[in-house]
Amino acid sequence: MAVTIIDVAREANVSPSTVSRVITDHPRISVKTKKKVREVMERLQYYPNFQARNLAARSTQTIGVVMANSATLAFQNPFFPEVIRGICTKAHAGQLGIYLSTGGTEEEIFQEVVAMVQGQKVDGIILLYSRVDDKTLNYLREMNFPFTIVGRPYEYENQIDFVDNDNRKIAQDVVNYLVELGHKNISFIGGDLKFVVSSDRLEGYQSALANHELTYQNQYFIHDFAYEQEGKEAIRHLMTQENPPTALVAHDDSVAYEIIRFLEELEIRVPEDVSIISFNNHALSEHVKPPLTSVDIHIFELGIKATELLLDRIKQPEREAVHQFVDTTLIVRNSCRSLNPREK
Amino acid sequence: MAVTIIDVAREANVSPSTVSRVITDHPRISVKTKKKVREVMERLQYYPNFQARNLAARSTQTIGVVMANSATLAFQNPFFPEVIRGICTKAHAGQLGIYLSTGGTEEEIFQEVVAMVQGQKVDGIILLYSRVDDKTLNYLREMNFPFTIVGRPYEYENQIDFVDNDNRKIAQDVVNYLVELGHKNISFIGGDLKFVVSSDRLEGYQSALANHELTYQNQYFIHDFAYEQEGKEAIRHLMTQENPPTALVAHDDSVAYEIIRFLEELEIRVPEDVSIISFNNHALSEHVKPPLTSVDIHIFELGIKATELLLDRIKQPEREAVHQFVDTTLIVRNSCRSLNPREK
DNA sequence: CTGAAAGCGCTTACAG
DNA sequence: CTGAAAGCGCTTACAG
Repeated sequence: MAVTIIDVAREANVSPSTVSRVITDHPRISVKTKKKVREVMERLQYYPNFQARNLAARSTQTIGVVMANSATLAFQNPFFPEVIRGICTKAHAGQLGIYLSTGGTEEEIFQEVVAMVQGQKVDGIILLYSRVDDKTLNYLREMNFPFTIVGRPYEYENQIDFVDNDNRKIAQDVVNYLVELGHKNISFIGGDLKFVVSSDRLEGYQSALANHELTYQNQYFIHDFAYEQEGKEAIRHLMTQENPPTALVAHDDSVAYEIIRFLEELEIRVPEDVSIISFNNHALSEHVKPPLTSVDIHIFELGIKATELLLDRIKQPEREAVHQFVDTTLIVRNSCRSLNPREK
Repeated sequence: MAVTIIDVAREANVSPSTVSRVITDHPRISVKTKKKVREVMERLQYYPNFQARNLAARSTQTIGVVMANSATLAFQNPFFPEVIRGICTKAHAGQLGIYLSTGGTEEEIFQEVVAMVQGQKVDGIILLYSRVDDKTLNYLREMNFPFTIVGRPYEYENQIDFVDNDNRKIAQDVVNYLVELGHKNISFIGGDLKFVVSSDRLEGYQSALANHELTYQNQYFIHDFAYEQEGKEAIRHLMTQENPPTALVAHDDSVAYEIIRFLEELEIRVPEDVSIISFNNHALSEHVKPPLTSVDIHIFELGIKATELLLDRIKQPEREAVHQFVDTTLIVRNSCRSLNPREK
């Protein structure tokens, strides 16, 4: 019913092969023939059938994008839309489609990825997270299927393409910044340590403390911060101990917003009573009160670079693994206070 | 190289037709044969080739999702990720894939949609916006291709499937709420009137004013609110006129955040000096200062319902057009103040 | 209940 | 520079 390559060929008095070659702008077709065929294509409103084309050519012209938990929490976090925006931008430039994973659980996502790979739905995959012992990651690696991670892989670092921020370093920078402001009792409110980004930042925090000869104390560390009641209790506990921290490092801006709210209920003021600094610099961090000091991790660029890496890998399946680190910027706003007397 | 239906057939001593029928769980294949074939599929790690399957079956098992401007602004707005989350959830339940548009300009998006339709990349399309005289929309309608809009279409309303909030009504509700609080000078900071959502909300605002016998005044209306310098100037102008409004209705929470910031610079306090109310209830509206009173429009559900409508339409191309309105909830926080003396 | 055959709409060596 | 033919990996009337 739709117009096919055969219709065009008949109408233009050439063979289907020739039409096919005109579509791909094959150099050995005469300009005259190309012109004639293109006119017919235009006139008949011909568009090549995507599936037939890819089946014959053994490619798909689409890349798969896999989130940790698309259907549940992922999109609450501004990180994902922003990386995807980067991916879309680059993909669009290369005429590639984006196929989005939709699974809700780890197992569902794994099954979807297997279907993408085995069913040849996509030419390559971008993983938007990096987790310890990830079945999906291991599968892709074992299949030797083209893929890139946004984040540092837990194992086999030098066999895998990835882009990331230098999370250990930026956590150090953040601690250094607080130390310069005169803080010594610095707490860390971390994320789920199954994610490499969380453990990297924790490591950076710890090593920065060591550099400043501040000892790491377990009671200053909240691991896998929970929202709602549980998180509130953790913050209360943290702030009412004998020697409470004067500064908090939160692993994500939305965690920082929540903490500020809990602190408020405890009548602890930011930054007067406690400073807070965080990572990821969400769009709204300039609008909350107080405006949040945060590390901008250039999420859009992570998406762009990840796509570039993947396209390279698809073209050259055997090239060496490539790692790229994307720069970050500390955005100083008003959530941290100096304890140095001379600056007060 | 990958294992095909032929390999499975040979190994199971049946014909490819039979394997194919086992894949689709055809009722007329004996249980015994099914069992045997499934064992072989399992053993050989067979997965049907997605493209070949769809080419032969003339379907795609994927739906296209089209944003207004994916590569630029769309993802800044929490609306899109949240609808997409709804769409993914529903699509996943039906084993469908999601194909995301990536175009940056209106024309690019149009071309992408034409390629999706003509190239038979998708079985149906969800449009995440509704705009006046939209080329893409008109094309889909003329092609009689299955599609659904999130938003009310500008024309041909009863020929098109869509889901929406009742934007005229919720704008009225918001004005009624302010009037109950004693406000009479109510300003409206609207969006781009090319989008139907913006003009619907403006209409609701106007008719509510009329109901309360308040006259609509042009100097209370800011059309197509701009961020940055231009928006700031507009707000300054609005608030320094002879008879400034005591309440502002903003067409989106992120606009409200921005306005609050401008007001601050003008040393106008919210809600003491002016009240502000808004639509869409973004996740962060409870965290800004003051916490924002906003209408929750149940974005996730818009996504779910839109997908349901589309799946129905794909199954029954000739059924009557269906419209669904998704409920909304006014979330009262602290950005509006009562002017009624008795409540003060 | 199962198989042989045609077909989905392209691409691509091969040949000239 | 162009065409005939085989093939990509499936599905689905048709026949038995």
